[in-house]
Amino acid sequence: MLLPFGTGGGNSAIKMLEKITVDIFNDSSQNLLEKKGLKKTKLRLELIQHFKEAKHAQAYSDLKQALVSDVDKSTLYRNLSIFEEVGLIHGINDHTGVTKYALGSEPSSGHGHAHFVCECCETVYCMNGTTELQFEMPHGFKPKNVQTIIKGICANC
Amino acid sequence: MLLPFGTGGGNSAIKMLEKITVDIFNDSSQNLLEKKGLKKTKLRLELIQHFKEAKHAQAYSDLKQALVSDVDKSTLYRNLSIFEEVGLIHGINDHTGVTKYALGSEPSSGHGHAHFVCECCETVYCMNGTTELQFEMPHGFKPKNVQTIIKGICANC
DNA sequence: TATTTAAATGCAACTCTGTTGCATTTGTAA
DNA sequence: TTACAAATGCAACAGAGTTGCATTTAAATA
Repeated sequence: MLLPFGTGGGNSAIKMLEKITVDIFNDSSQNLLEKKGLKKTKLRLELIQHFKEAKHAQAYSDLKQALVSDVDKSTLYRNLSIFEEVGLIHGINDHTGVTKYALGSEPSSGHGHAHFVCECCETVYCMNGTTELQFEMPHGFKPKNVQTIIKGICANC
Repeated sequence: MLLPFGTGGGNSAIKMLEKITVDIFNDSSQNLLEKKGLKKTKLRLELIQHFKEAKHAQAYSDLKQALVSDVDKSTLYRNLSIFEEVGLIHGINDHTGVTKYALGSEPSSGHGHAHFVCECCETVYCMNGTTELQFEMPHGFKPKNVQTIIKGICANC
């Protein structure tokens, strides 16, 4: 499963710099933080590196376990929020109720990309296909973004 | 927004009776419980009635607040699990991290129905259109069920 | 109708996710 | 080197959801 293509574009008021387009999958971690106007701390560099190497979406618990830096819970959560706002990562919600994150920003209109959730090992993978609405919305409902969750059995199970 | 059409079919080992097909939207609450082999307690009857009247998906907190019966947390959660296993309701996970439930069972193959999540009021609505995969799965991945989450602004916001 | 029993409920204690306020530390620009 | 905003750590917290166990209740049986 290939990872999604990402384009910048958060929606908060952190910095104007965040609008700058980056190539999340090719730029260096240093560059990404710089372009987004975020300070290059040890944790953040390690976090981005980890996301780049991750084969599937990461929950807080996965990150806490994988990171060398002994980071505080609040700091890690805060960085996940910031990274998401800034478009470096995107969150995915499966049936387990815990949010998992993967590299790349969420596309923001019409169609979105899909995630595969393994029913067996609960791993979440990003798919590189996109999905589009195949039916009409009821009156008054304005869709902005479509996310598809495919449940099934993954290649490792 | 119309509610989804439901067909029975849980996947646990609670009772063989659960395989019996019911018409969730027309059968009486009494009948539904009976056909599923569940005892007709005051709480369950009220719960089903509430789901029938609900205009959108219900989280634990919504139910706790809406129900006349002063039910314990564990009892309510246990009933939600049972109802879901038995195919009376299905859970939906949006970005808020709390599971919301709506009447009807989740379809179990190929395509699934869609949910609309309002970015403003966080209400979840069931849509009656279905979605299908528009791309090929990577080798080794076996899809069983597709759920679509549409984020946007609802008719009330 | 009274008896019996498995299913359902209530209670208490707990785990885990995620958040917030505030003091301290650190990256970076001047 | 200094200074300041940003980032971190700490502590305390709220809420979702779970589990074991004692008690109660629905409903089948006598």
